[in-house]
Order: sequence, then C-alpha cells, then structure tokens
Amino acid sequence: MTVGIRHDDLRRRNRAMVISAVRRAGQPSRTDIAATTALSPSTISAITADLISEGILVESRAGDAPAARRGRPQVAVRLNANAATILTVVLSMNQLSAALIDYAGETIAEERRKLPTLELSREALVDETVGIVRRLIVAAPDRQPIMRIVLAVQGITDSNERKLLWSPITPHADIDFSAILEKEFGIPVTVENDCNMIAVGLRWRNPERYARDFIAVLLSHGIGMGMVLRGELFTGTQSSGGEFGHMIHRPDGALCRCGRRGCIEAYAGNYAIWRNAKGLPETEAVARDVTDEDIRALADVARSRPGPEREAFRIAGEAIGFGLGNLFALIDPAPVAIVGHGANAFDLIEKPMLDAIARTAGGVHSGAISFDTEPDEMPLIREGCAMRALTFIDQEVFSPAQTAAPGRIVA
Amino acid sequence: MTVGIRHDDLRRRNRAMVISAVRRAGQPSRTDIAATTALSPSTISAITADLISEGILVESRAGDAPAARRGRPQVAVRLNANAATILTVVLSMNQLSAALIDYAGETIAEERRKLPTLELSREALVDETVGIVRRLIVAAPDRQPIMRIVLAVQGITDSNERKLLWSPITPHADIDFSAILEKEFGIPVTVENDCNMIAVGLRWRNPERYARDFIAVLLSHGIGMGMVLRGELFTGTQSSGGEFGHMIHRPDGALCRCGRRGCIEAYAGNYAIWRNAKGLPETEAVARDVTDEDIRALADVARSRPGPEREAFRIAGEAIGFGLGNLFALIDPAPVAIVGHGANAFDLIEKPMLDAIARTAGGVHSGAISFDTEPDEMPLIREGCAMRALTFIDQEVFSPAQTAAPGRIVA
DNA sequence: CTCTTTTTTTCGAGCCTCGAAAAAAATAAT
DNA sequence: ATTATTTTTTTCGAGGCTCGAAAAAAAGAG
Repeated sequence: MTVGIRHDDLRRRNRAMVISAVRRAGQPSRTDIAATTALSPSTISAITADLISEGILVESRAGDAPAARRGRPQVAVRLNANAATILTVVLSMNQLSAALIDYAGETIAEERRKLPTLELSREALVDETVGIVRRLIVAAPDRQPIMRIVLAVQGITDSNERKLLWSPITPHADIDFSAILEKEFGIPVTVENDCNMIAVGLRWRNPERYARDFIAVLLSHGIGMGMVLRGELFTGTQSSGGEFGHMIHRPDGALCRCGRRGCIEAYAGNYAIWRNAKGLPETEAVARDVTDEDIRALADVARSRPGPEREAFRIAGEAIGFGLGNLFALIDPAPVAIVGHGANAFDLIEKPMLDAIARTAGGVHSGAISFDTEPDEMPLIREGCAMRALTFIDQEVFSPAQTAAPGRIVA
Repeated sequence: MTVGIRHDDLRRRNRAMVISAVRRAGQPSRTDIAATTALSPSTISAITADLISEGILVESRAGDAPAARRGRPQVAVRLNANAATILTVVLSMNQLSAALIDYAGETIAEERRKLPTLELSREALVDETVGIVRRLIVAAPDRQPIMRIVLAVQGITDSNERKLLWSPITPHADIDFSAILEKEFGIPVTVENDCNMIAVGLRWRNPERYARDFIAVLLSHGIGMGMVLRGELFTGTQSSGGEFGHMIHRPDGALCRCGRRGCIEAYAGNYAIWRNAKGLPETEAVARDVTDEDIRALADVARSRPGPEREAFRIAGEAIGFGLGNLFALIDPAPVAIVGHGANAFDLIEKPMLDAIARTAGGVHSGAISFDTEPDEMPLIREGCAMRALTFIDQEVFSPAQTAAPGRIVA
C-alpha cells in the first residue's frame, strides 16, 4: 500500500484490465473495450495486438450483431479457449468432483464420485483428491500444461488459501492440500471455502443483482456464508472467515455440531431442524445422519399442518433472521441469496426470518433487503472456482510483474 | 475498478505516496522516502523538488540525527505546517468541541463547550455547530483558506459521509451537516462516525499495534465500534455501519435505548449497568441520566463486595464478549482497544468477557486476541478527524486528478 | 589537502498513453 | 458502378514519467 507505482506496472495493470473486460463482455470490439476501460483507442489497439500475438485473445470476425450498420464493421475479440487450462476440485460432504476448464470457462472434462468423507482416513481423503485430479490430467494430455488448481471445500481454510484448517466433512484437521497437490503435480494450488466460491459464482452468473455488496447463505447440513463487500470477497484476517453459522444466536442454547452452545447452525442446520421437529432435547447431539430427503419430508408435513415440524422451520427461520439482522447491523442491508437444499423450504422460513430481522437494527432499512433462492449449490461452487482460477491466470500469468507474458502460444 | 490507469495517474499517485511517506515518517530524507516507496532516487528527487516549490514540503536542514557519519549528510524534509489548515468538529453527548489544525497536524486553536444536546431543537443544534466553526475561523484570519472540515458525531452517518442519519445524542434525525456547513462557509465538509475516527486515531497513534486489522470498542452511554480490516476502515454499504452495540445479544431480551430488545447495549451501556445494579426491570427504560460518575461509584462498590453491582458488570462483560466472539467468527480474532469511560471498569468486565468469548467460535484462536484500554476517547476522536482531513488534503488537493496542484504557496 | 563515503541531482534512454490523422472497411447516395 | 459517408482501427509523433548511470555535492577520515 505504501509502495509507489512504477512505469511497468502501468502496462501490466492495463493488460489485466483489457483481459478482464473481454472476459466479462464475451465478444467485445476494441471500441467496446476502450469504452469500458476508459483507455484511448490507440492504447487498446496496442494492447489487444500484443495479446493476440501472444495467443491470449483471438479475433472472431463474426460479430454477433453485425446489424448492417454503416461504417467499418467492428471486429470482435474473445478469449482464446486454448490459451490455458485450469482444474477445479470441489470437496463436500460425501462428494468429490473435479473439472477441467478451458481459458474461456468451458468445461472440457469432469468427474464426480460419492465417498464417505466422514469415515475416510486422512490419507484416504488425500488420495481420493489426488486421484481424481490425476485421472483428469492423464485423460487430457493435449491440455498440458494445466496452469492452476482451485479446490473448494466445505470448512475453514487459511487466509493464504493453502490449507483446510477445519471441516465438518472430515474429522481430520489442518490438511495442507496445496502442498500435497503442488508436490504431486507441480501446479499452483489454491484452497478456498465453498461459500466464498458460491459468492464468486453468483457474481459471475448475475452481475446485475450480485454486484458490489451481497450475501450468500448456504443452508445444508450446516450453515455457511460468503459475502462480497465493496466489490471484494470478504474473508477473515487469518482464515476464510465468515463463520455465520457459528455466530451465537442464544447464549448457552442448543448444542451445535461444533461442540459449542447456541450457534445459529444449532437452530437452522438440517440436524437442528430434525431435532426440533422430532422433539428431541436440544442439549443432545443428533445421532442420525439427517439427509436432504428427511428435510423434504419434514417440510411437506410442515406445509400440511401446524405442529412441531412447522415450529422447527419457524425456529430455523428465526435464527437465520437474527443472524442476518446482526450482520446488517454491521454492514447494512444487502441482497441475499439463499443457496442449497434449504432453499427448497424457503417458503417455511421466510416469514419468521423477516419477523426476526424486523426486530434487529438491520430491520431499519428492510426495504433494501431482497432474497433470492438457488437450491443447487454445486454448479455455483464449480463456477466460482473456475472464475477464481481464471482470474488468477489473467492477472498473474498473463499480466505478470516482470517480463513479458511467457504464456505458451497455442494456435 | 474496471477502469484503466492513465499516464497522468502515475505522477498523481506517486506524489500522494511521497506526501504520505513524509507524514508518517516525520522528517525523512529523500533516501528514506525512496526506500519506503520503492521508487528510484531520481523520481523522489523530482517529486520532492515539485512539492517543495509548491510549498507543500520544506527542507529542515537540522537532521534530527546527524550522527557524524561519513558522506554527504541527509537533508530531511517535512510537511510545511502552513501549507494548509483544516478544521475538526466533534459532537457528542452534551459536548461540542472544535479545533483548527495546521498541515503538520498541530492544533492552532480550540474551543470546547457543554450543551444539552438531547434538549436542543434541530435548529439550535445546527446553530451551535455553525457558531463554533465560525468563531474559530474568524479568530484566525491569517489561516485562510481553510481547506476541509471533518465533523465526527456519535451516531449513524451516511456512506457519502455527508449526513447524520440518526444519533442517540439528539432526537432529531437526518441532519445534513455537510450541506449546511458548506453553504455557510464554502468549505468541503465530511461527516464521520465517532468510533470510526477513534479507529483512525488509534492507528495514527500506535501504528505498530493498530496496523492492518483491529477493533475499537467505545464503552460509554452507548456501545460503539470502529474497525479496520486489511488496512481499510470498515463501513457499511449505505451508512457508517458497525452498529456493534445494536447486535442482538439475547433475542427479545432487555429493552434498549433504540426501542428494540436484547441489544448488546441494553446489557453493557451505562444505563444498562445501572439498571441491573439497581435491580430495575430490564423491560423498562431508565429514566435517570446515568453519568460516568454514577458508573465509577458502581464500579467501586462492585470491587469491594459481591452483589448486584458486580453482577451488573459481569452481565456487561458477557454481552460484550459474546458480541466480540460473534465478530471474531466473521473476521477472525484481532487486537481490540476498549475506549471510553467504560475502560476504567475493564478489570470488572474482562473476565466475564473472556469467558464469553471462549464460548464462541471466535474463542478458537483466543491467543490472537489482545486488549488495550484508553479511557479518554475525545483526543482519539480529534486525532482521527485531523488525520482524515489531512489525508484528504494530501490526496485530493495536493495530488489532484487533473492540473497541477493549485495549492496556495505559503512561505 | 586529498581520499573516501554517502546523498542528491542531472541527463539521456526507454516505455507508455494520448490525440490527431490516416487507413480500412463497410453502407448509402448518385 | 462509382463516389460519398460513416464507423472502426491503426499509425505516428508528442509529451510525460520513471529508471539507471554518471556527475555533483557535501561531509568526515587520513
């Protein structure tokens, strides 16, 4: 922050800016790029010429809307899909998936598998992860070199984005996935929190709604959160942070999976809804593995008649509402996306949630709050990972600090 | 964010960087500046020459430590105290103060007065503010033009930093102090939250401890908070945000001044401590104006023997602890400064506070948490305001976007 | 009084962006 | 069919900025 700007930074940053503009616009003309970056046409001309000669961009003559206008037609440029390849891995409860993605963001190959994450040994979990990566790499020999791996995992990651510090999906803590995978494959690896990737994915998918400030809440086994503030992904100072689900809703209240008492998750997680619906004591852990199917069944009952099921969803909505209200007290109201299977029961939790928010400081500008739901979180996580990896390539590899981009020129 | 960097931005930013380096270092040599900014000696030479000729910096031959070293002695540069003048105003409960500050940050003149803010009409409150500013300006005719006014006020301000949206010190809401003062004096005005200025002041005073991430909690009539994350002051998306005191500690719990139930302030504010110590019902407002003196007396009793007074402080500590723990769940542990008169009772609240934090997700890395106390908040707020105003001058006036700095050259 | 050391300035080279003008590539008009 | 018009893109020179190398400046050491 205290460091001056050197002359070569200029070109570096403007290169990254042009790449970013192309990534967002898809097939912009040079004029379009000049408009969005506020750089002069001459500068854009020079930079795009460089990027094309380096194989990062390609011209695609067929402008999507030639529209028979007068004048020299625009020549669209787009990302060269072959300029780079990245790999995403998503590790979540009982599920492991990976995908090979080209520079334009299209999926080249994919693999998904079920595995009992809670029961696997540390080594077995690591081996599964290494294995799925290896299979994808081996299956695409023409896609070498792969330039980046991004692994999203449900749990707390460190702020260097290298380790899984703690996760509800495995009893093992402090797994240095970056070191392991980098040693194995020689490719830079980033480890990310799944909800943070959901936030990145949401912004990519709908930049109108999810722009400068928004919140993504994942309702699943546990409660996760990702947040973008002032256009930047919010993280903790030492970890991925944003442990919304473990903010205390009621001091010394219901027992949480994490061992503490009164966490939001202990009222709104799958197991908590089950516990309340079945009238089990809230001071005791839930032995049963509560599935999405269980929750769906409870929701059906809750919709059909008043009773403990409906009350369980009310309690869940209330806990989330107070949590969001407290968050709004800190950051002010912002658009919220309710993601994950729990979004299917949003009709049951919405009213108690809004009632709770209205009882908090965040309820003052409740008009500014709006909710959207997305029951399937996996595609969002994958898209978020892909964007994270591609943004890294755009900035660090194709707009590097020192010499000209060493990126392989691929036809 | 999406906008490219132009060529003239370069010099602008590097100018600001040099000024900032001088402001932080005090009396650095050109070599020192080159080291901290990572710019070349030639560039620093050129920029400092400009700044000196514009009267923003001055050489001060008497290097503070000539130290009889070999070689050409360093020539220190420092800020020209006469380069600009700014004005700070602090409006808090029953108190209004203002100060005229030179470009080096030294106070030129000051005025403080008591006034019953809660009882004043909107017009009277505005008139008092205009009056104190006018008196300071009139009393220093040689200090024209004053380049910036920063007003810190206890309460919620808007994110454009122009209005007081709501405040506990007055029943009147939505006071556009910026518009009023700018119309009156023709000087740009910024309206800030007092706790945010405390955070800025803390960083200025002790940059070692209060660096990239820290939290300032003001314990007074109410509970306020200012926070710096990743080196930047944290604010809400639409307001000053950080309404820590109005996060809900216990849903539907004790009645808060704000009219809601269960806010942290309703357990830890002066009036809440009084209410609990005197055994008054927590569902009723406190009629009495609880003073710092009252709290001091309660604290003395609490220290001398067990009883409701000690319990009241325990409850306050617990509420703050759960609040901080929830904050730490979001941002991870960070150094905390307990500011304001409540810091005098820190010995009473520390233990219950730490106990509460240990019961939250923030307690996991409790080793990373450290507390410091500062009972007198007013000097910090003033310093924060001064720094805010001076930083603005450094960046916007003396490193302007377009033409060369129009700053008056003052000998 | 000369040599050494350190700081600061000077000067030319190399980039970068910009504006203006030219070139390119299409449609519209004659 | 040819010329005029319009819009996009490239070219080219000007102006700024930072940098490195060398020179100048300003001291103490010998």
